[in-house]
Amino acid sequence: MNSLNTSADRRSGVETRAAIQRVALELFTANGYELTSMREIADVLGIKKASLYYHFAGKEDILRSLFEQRGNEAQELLEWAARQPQSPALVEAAVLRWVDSFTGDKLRGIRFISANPLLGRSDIAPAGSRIGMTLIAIVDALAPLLPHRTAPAELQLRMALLSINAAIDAASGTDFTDEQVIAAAREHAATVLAALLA
Amino acid sequence: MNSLNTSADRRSGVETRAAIQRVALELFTANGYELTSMREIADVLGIKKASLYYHFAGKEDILRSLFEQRGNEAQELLEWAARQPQSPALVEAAVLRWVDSFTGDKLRGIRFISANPLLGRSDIAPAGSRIGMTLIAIVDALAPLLPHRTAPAELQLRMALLSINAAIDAASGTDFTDEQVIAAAREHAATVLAALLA
DNA sequence: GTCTATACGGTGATAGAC
DNA sequence: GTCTATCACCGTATAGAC
Repeated sequence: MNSLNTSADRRSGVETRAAIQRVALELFTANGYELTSMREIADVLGIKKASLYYHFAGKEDILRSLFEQRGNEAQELLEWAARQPQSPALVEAAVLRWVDSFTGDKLRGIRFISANPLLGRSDIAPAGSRIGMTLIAIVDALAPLLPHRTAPAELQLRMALLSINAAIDAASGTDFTDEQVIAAAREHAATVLAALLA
Repeated sequence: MNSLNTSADRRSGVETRAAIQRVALELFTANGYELTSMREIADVLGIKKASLYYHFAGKEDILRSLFEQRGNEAQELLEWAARQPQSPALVEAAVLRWVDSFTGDKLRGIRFISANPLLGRSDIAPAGSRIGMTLIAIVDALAPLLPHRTAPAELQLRMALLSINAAIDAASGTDFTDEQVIAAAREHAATVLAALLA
């Protein structure tokens, strides 16, 4: 694909580990975790696959490291929300804060999850970063603040929280820039929430 | 999982083929296409994996048959839209029609695609059912009718069209019923479009 | 139509030289 | 740290009896 590897790049210890993670994330996102072989990752890096096992215990270990390296934005959001006055307006603020927390380079993480949705439910992912679990915790915290707490409303709240994911899915295969995707996600979340809080 | 297989079910020729498709769709959706082996499919059906090759040329052939068996709702929508008066109101009508076209048992297809997003882009899928392609065609037909045809608006239109997909993703891992998911998708699409057409 | 038996390839992973 | 060589395993797929 693009320049994951520069011409003659000798890497030092920790750099190699990071390089492996970069390449793996890229390939896992483009072709899927299962279809990406250790050999492919090594090839892109210009090394032999056995060398990967010096840096990681195995393929699953690389995957795990990718999950662990992404900050736990869910926990941060929950702690922040707990400190705010508990009003319906907090719902909108929290959701927008959540959307914004996946801005910029964090987008790569969402793209990865979007391409490998079943991995999020697997037991490989650390408890904290299981998609389902984090969403449930956030919804549990915010749903009580909704004017009418109904099942449909709760589902819509979940959809609002997943605005970035939805925007990325909608933009997949197109030429939209990251900035446009983020802008669309923000606006999308805002309109959905406006209707929800009305 | 649930009763894909009934106690002593002797199946006749064509029924077996359909049964294989049913089981494959179920397993592909639950565990992913790559992780589902021919042996698993056979096991659920209570037959040996070699027998599968009497009905299908191979695993990819099963997959292809699943893509082919879903009707081409995109083509139908495009033809319908072409016959309607070309006004901004058509955008909303078309999107809602699109969402409704995946109601009921068609939901299984969306769940399958949601669980295996990369398959939609693969060259295994028939040209007609490649997610990206069909969405592009529909957006191309509807975007000119938008009051302000901007890049963000086009992205939001794509998101509105993907309301069912988003609703399913949002409901994954929860106890929401199909009816609730569909209702949420409908309402979601309506609010997004209202904002878009304002 | 379904079975048993088997071929064949690619995968993740390890051992050990350098 | 990276290499070569090798392993066991499991996947898809085929051959041929019944």
